[in-house]
Amino acid sequence: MKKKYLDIYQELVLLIREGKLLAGERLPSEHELCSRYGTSRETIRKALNLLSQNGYIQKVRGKGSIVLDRNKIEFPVSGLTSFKELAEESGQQTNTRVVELYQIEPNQKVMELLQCPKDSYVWKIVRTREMDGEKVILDKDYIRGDIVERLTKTICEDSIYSFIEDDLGLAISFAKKEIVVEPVTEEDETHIDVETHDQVVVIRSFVYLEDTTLFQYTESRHRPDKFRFVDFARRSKGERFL
Amino acid sequence: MKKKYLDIYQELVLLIREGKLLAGERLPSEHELCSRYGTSRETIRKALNLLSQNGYIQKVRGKGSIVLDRNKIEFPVSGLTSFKELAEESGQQTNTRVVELYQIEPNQKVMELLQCPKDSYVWKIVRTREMDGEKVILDKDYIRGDIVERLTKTICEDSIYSFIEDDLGLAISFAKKEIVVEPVTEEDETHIDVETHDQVVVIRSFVYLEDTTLFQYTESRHRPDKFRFVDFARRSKGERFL
DNA sequence: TATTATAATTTGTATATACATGTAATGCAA
DNA sequence: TTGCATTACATGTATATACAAATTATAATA
Repeated sequence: MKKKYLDIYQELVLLIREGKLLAGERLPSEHELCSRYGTSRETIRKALNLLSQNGYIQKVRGKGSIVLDRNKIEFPVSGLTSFKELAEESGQQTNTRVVELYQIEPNQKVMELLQCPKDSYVWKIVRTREMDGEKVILDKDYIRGDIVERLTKTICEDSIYSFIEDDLGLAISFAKKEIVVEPVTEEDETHIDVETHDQVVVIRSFVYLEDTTLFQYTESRHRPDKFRFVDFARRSKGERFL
Repeated sequence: MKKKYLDIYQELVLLIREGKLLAGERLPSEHELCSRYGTSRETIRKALNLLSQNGYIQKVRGKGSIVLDRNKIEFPVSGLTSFKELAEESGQQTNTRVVELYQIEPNQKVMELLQCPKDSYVWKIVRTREMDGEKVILDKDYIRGDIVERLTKTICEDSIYSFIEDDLGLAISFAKKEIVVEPVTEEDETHIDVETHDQVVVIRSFVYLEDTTLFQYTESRHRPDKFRFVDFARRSKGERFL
């Protein structure tokens, strides 16, 4: 199917990112966009709502849609962007090294966490991430083997996400994340250049597919001085009354 | 105006939070909900999309809407929830102490940051947050004086947000946040029970009103062992192709 | 001129309809 | 019973219309 509203959204995103629509300016009115794209107003509104949710514009009733300044404070890393996608965006020199890659036995703590069938297995992947020659991130991934059957070192060095989505055709849908600070472990010291730091920032993620099956648990351990989390958040409509 | 979809959304949220709709179960179909609430399908879909965005349900094409398990991993703090709202939700014993509250001179670094008119002033509020008898958070707020003219110690001890929204009638719309880890400053040591910690988690927030004016800058400094950030994130539709 | 009232513009909400597409149930045939 | 095609049902997309509500522009009035 076409999905006009997605096309329009992406076209407008490009206009903003390329600076052809500047921050503070007003987008053409919905009516104007209708005739320009030859679509109905609801379709335009779907595109504009996406822009709004992702922090590109602010809609103001009676006035119009105002382009926001995305560059002032760098940008969202939120969502489910992977390390690789993120690195590419920021243009940093990065490197991924696969430390471990094997299937772990059933009946372990992680198996329960991932709600696996009893006879299946789980992939354990341990990777270090280098930025500017320093090992600053330790990623420990646990992926359900009954969902992802084949997994190679090369795939892990590239991007697991793009393999899962593009090659396997699985749709990653949402994740629950937790960010905390914890003392460094022996494992951290072995794989990360912790220097004098005695704590690391830990991001624990539970990643779900479209059919709500949990298929991955990830622990991403960052050296604190290299950690940065940027987020764009809207005050949600209904929640504030509860 | 009525805003039926908001009513329906909040009613369904209650059903889920009270356990009358259990995780894994399916919501009634959109068609069913239409006749039950006596509305059109688009209105139902607006309510369901809100549920989806806030992590209550997962919509699966051809099947229906599945209730997600919000309790397994505690819950979002994301968005713009304030310290007070958050504390009340988690049921923790908390206390807010106002350390400083005054108007700062123009032509300071913060004035530029807040893009103030030259002749106006800015409120500076410094507060400590106690949890279970320990001072673990230091909040430094800077608020534009030309937008919020009156501000008292009592208001700051309560909730600035509810004062701004409920009393002043201003609509807080969105925020850009950054989370980093930084060394403890003298100011931190003075106001926080840092104990042996030599670093703090810093959340810098830029808060905007509906008309896109930046009106507040906040630096929230947390003792690392008491810091926790929980987030629910959907893989956004358009972004992954860029 | 300055103020006020009115009209035009713009976004928000609600409804109705049509068709596409994915999933589940049904029934028929081998 | 099994396998396959059909049908029914569910959500996704697109269109059209109507009215509400906020803002801005215009016109009328003092």
